[in-house]
Amino acid sequence: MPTVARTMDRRITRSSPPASGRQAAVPRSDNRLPLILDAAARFFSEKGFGHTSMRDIAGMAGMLPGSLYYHFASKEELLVAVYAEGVRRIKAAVEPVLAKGGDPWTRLENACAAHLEGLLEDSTYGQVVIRVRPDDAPEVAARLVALRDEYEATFGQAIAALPLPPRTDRRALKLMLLGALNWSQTWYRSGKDSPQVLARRFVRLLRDPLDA
Amino acid sequence: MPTVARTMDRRITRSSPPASGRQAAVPRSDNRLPLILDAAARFFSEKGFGHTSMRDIAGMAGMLPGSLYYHFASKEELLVAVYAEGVRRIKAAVEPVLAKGGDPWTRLENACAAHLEGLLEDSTYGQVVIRVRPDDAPEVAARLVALRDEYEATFGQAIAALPLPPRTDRRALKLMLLGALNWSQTWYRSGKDSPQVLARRFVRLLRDPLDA
DNA sequence: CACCATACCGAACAATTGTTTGTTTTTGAA
DNA sequence: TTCAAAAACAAACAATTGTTCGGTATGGTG
Repeated sequence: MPTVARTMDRRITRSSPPASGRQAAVPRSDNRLPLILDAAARFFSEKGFGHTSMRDIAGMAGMLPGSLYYHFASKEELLVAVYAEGVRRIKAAVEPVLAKGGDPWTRLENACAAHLEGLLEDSTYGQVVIRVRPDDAPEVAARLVALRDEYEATFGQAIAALPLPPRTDRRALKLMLLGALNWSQTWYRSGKDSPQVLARRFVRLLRDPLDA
Repeated sequence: MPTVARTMDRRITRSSPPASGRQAAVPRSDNRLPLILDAAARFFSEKGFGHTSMRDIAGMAGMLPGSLYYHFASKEELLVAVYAEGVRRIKAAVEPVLAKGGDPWTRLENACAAHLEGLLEDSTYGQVVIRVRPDDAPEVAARLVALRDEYEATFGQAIAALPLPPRTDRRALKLMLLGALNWSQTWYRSGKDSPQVLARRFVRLLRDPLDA
């Protein structure tokens, strides 16, 4: 955190361009903001937040480091934008599954598969949500946590719909399953078991009795 | 990674002092190496590897930044040392549980509890093993992974001993359970449910059938 | 007591970092 | 065609980073 003086009234949040005056603030068609987000997502997901520099991102987007600050007030704000998009995409993959009818257990399994695809294969955005810990960006940590919670609530619906024995701890079940899924980013190797297969295995382990 | 020139023959690994000559290389009683490790473990576990500086560590150990390089050839080598100690401690907590006789399910539950205590409450060393991803230190990533695997093998014994229905995927079971446990570092808040309670809940969810 | 390796100090270096600021180019609407 | 807003450039700044290196005190061994 260089340049010591942060003027008090400084606009710390700027998820969209200034819009300082009263004008319409209409964006231009050659806006490279999507490029920036894509580049940031790619780097954050592969090298993590700390080991990614603004120069890395700018380079991949074909522009200069300082130019990023037209779109984002800080590196951490850029992370928030990527994070939000990541959550949006995972939700977009899981929600249609929940909307469908059918067996609740099957719905849960499909939701897990969609979740896994988001973290493992499909989207670099989704990988960022799991890879980057909120603590890595202290200034915006609270907002990152809020974004995660927002999704976890969605996932919780799949569990709330299950027909479970009375006195089952659904909260523990949610934490356990989500933890197992998210941690898979650590050991998953592309090309071996697919997300669908893994989801099936995990759900089966919960569903079937393991006692002999 | 400053100072561009890394001489070819440079000793990249030095987990213990030089021992350059032929002498006994006997350590001195005022050796502050344990202080360094403690400080490093504390910072790595709280701020992560990337956001911890050698000055942070040296400061807490009451010495100057450069002095750390008498004990470790690099920041990454320091991490390896902390990591190794973390694995050692978790293993030391889990192994006696496995050695005891009794019901395999109870042993698993106790192993999980010991594991959780290592990641959540007891030891900053143990927290580092889970918090810091091998990728964060590319130069030594392979060794960190090896250390993790070494422990996971230990944990696997608890699962191998379970009397399970035939055709049960023990590997998936291990990955699922370990993932759920490790991810708890994300949501765990001290003072609420204890590691023992959490371990009991998780194992119960696996053991009992959830189907109605 | 003499001696040597151990352990640390003190001070710097070179690189990289996130960020700022003034200026220039480009777009789209009037 | 004019012109203000949008978007990016160009160049730097200040701070922090991991690391190096010659010197120095100190503890243990003979």
